[in-house]
Amino acid sequence: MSAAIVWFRQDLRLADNPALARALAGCERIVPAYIHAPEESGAWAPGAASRWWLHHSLVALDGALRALGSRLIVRRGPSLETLIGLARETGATHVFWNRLYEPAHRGRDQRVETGLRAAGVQVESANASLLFEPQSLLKDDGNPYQVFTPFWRACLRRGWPTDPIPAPQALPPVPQALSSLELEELALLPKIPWDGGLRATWRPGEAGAQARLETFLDTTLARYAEARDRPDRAGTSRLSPHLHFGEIGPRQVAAAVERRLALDPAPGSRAQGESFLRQLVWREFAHHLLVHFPRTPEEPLDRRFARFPWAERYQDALAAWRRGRTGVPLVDAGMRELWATGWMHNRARMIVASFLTKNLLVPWQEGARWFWDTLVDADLANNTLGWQWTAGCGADAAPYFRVFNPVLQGRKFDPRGAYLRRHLPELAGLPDEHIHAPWAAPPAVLEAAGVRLGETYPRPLVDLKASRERALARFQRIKNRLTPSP
DNA sequence: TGAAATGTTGGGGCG
DNA sequence: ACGCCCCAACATTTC
Repeated sequence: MSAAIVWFRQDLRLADNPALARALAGCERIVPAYIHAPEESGAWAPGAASRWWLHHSLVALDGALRALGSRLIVRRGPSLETLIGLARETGATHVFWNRLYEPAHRGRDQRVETGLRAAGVQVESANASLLFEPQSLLKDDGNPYQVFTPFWRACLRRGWPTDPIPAPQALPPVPQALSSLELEELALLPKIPWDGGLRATWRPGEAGAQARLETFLDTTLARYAEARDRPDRAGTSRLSPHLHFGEIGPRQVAAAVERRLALDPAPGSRAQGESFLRQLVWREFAHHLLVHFPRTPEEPLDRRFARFPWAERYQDALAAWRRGRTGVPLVDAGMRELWATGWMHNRARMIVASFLTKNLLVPWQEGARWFWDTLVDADLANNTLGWQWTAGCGADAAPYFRVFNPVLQGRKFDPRGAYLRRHLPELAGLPDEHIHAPWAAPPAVLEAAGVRLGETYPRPLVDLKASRERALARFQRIKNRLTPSP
């Protein structure tokens, strides 16, 4: 009677979980395990918001396992030694897992695989978190795609993987005697209770992910293409943290969208669905790029940017940005949404990132690190792609001269200022036409709204026009430096 | 998945 | 009626 360990990591679900399915198909006894070893993630161990999510997601996974007659065994320590120990305790002959794509995890998993084999344990890994394996989706010349549109077309040509694996109906029990830590012992939850906003916003776990997907399909998909750019509306899927922790997989999401489109013959619904699937493929693109360019979390893909003249002293500006005190309302609203909920609308992410790297000239790595600590959906591939894209140094990046103007972006995508008022109560009394640029409002308007610049709300840290021109001039320097003179 | 500067066009006011 | 100018609206170019 054979036993298998299913090693859960960022695949915290029972449905469409190929490692679990393979274990069930081949072995009679199953030991679901989670091993806490943050030091094995190197510099990119989960941040505080991610740890909050992880705790609740593991609680949910344990509950789902118990409902099927099993439970989650939680251990702490080096993964290899812990797995070998667990195999000895349980008589497991196999370990199954779903692959990870972060550089530190790939190296670690390789060493674990070698070590387990040497210890006489069989290993099998599977793909749960991507639509396509990175090595299987390359250009005709064998090199990775670095431009999104051809990558997207290649995905369309290949077609979405079909038929996600159903969740098991029952699981074999885990021996009573097998010891497990309490999840609280991992100390993932914050010591001071700053997580009220997260709690009010999110429902971590597989059931929460499925509920979110259903809500999205029912209420949001039909107008996704237009509404997704509006931070004042609930126009996005909000699936990102669920996808990051693998509470739902991209195959399930794509299949559910396709099913919904097949049921909805309304003209234009295909375009709406495609607009959303494009975003899912951006996630895919980011993961493939991280596999092919594993140093990009730290270093610009475009080597010219290694010598970019960032600001020499930027600690004060960075601190103001982090706390949502830059004096530019759309930037501050985004940063405060992040702090309060662990999430930020994607358009706001682009705008705050553009402001940090271009208007304030702070290195993109500083912004990436803050996002890493504060986002519940912090994902090394997506975070790296997003920051390098905005800074202009990544794959298929925004051209360096593309500087977002937070005032114009606000008037376009938050015309009534609803997003600003939600996150900046001190500006809520300003009329729509002045709320995006309070520094330009007539004194009487400020007075009437109870806004005193420099007291109740900061004056802007930089002048938008002047700082934009300064950024363009600096980008010109690195551009010139590498362009051979005529 | 920009913004600003510059160029072009065409309607209307006016002599 | 006609040419001229102004300038908003739109298009193109440049950063």
